[in-house]
Amino acid sequence: MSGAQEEPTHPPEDELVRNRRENLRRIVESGCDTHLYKYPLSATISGVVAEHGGSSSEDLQRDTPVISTAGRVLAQRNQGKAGFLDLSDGRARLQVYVRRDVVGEPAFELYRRLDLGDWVGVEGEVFRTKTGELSVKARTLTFLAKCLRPLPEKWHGLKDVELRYRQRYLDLAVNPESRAVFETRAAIVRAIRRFLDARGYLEVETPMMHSIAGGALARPFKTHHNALDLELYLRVAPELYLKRLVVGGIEKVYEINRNFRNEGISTQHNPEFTMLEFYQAYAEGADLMRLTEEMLAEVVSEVAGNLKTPWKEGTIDWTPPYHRRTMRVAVSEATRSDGRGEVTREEMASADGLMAAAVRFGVDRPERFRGQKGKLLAALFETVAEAGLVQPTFLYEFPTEISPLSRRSASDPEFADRFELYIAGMEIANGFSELNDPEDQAERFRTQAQDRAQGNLEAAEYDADYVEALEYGLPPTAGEGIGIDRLTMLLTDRHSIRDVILFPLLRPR
RNA sequence: GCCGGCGUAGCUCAGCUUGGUUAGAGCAGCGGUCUUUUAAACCGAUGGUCCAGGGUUCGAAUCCCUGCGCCGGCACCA
Repeated sequence: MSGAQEEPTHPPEDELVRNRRENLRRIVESGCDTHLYKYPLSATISGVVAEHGGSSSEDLQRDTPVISTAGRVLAQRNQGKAGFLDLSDGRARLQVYVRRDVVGEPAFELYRRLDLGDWVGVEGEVFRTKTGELSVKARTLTFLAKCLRPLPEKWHGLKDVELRYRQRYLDLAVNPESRAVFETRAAIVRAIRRFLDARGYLEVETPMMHSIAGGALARPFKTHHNALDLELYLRVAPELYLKRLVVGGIEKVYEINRNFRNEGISTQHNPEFTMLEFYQAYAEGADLMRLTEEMLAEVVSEVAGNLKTPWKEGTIDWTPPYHRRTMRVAVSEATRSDGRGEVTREEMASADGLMAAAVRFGVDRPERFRGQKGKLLAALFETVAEAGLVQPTFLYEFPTEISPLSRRSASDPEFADRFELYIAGMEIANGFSELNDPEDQAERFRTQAQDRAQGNLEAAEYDADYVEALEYGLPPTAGEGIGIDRLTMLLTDRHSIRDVILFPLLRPR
């Protein structure tokens, strides 16, 4: 052990690393250039597999393709004066057949000194071995980079979830299904952009650093700007800036970007997460429900090739139209055949009735919400109905009390023209007709400010600058946010948000 | 934040219930045989801070306590 010279945070060199350094030394000694700047590829490994994967041995003999490609060595099977490498580009694997009498002694010495994880380039003929494996018969083998540390095991891969998150590069190197998750994630974002761009939405970027953290009820992260000596917050939502842009006349606008919320971490929550938010002038909530169905159907069929996708033991059917339930109907339905007795519409009409129902169905600490009908109803919904909404379901008629930025419903001001989309028991989207009355908005901010003064750190601060923007006139507008991480979870059948975020937040080691 | 589970070789895992030689296996690595193998095969020799610290005991990977990390659930939230 080399001990004292090592940086304390760096794992010490053990015998396995020494062996690999020795192999590198021998490669250098054999005259191999270990500092190449580039390597010319005629195709990637997955490209070669895609192009020739369907070709028979006879096809390849008749018209022998010669290719050059490169990747990471993931397996080596020696046969004395010949041998096989499995090369990976993270998406596909390709076998390389190396014969000493073909590549010559110097290159074969390189072959002998390769370790799993090394990067090499290969140039040669595509053929099939007698067991039918698509392979490249190396004419030349080129060293590209050394892997000085041992890679996780070839057969079981890397399973330790902590290592998969902390050292995602290892996960990606050996677990192709992990790479596929992030390919899918990118395809989802691409499909959403294409959908919105085609309909005339303008993609924008608004500030991540806010002097007032608004647009959602959440605790923000604090930071500080030195030159301006300014306390700033990482944004919890882009909402108020996007609506300022609608005031400015951008009738259709969207942003796909990160939000930051200083709250708990769970399988569905990461402190930074990605949201699509979009706004459309002259539209109401119901228009966005229809648009959302259309968008998700298009995104899903593009990404999955099918409108039915697997989720846990079952299937999610993304075929529109989606179910639609008011929050109160969802609560009634969920409690209808429950021995504790259905929560009726009459019960939900009064704070006392809601409190009784909350107690009856075991809402956690219901006294927190005493006298607050909206919060009681929402808590009741979350307790009895949320987890049961597996197939895509729009929930609508939200209490105005918990919707400080939404417009009141025309028929009943106690409720807002707001909806949320639930899939697999998770909230995927949240949309509403935007409050565009500056007086009402000012009043809602005042209510939130009171709430905040009473210690609710999630309540909003009064945003005078935003109220001023509304005074210049926000046309009737509907807006919506869709959680990209959760959508990715659904389409990859991953049950933790950390599996769809490349580097989820963990405590530093 | 609370409750529960887990932490053994580079990786994947046994062993812990019921304390008892020097802690095991597979893969990887090392030395050898092998020119169409594919979890290649075969022969040989290796590799350990049993998460950390403390306690109980003649004796602790194993039992107890504390701490750290991760996972799951709850709370908060999207």
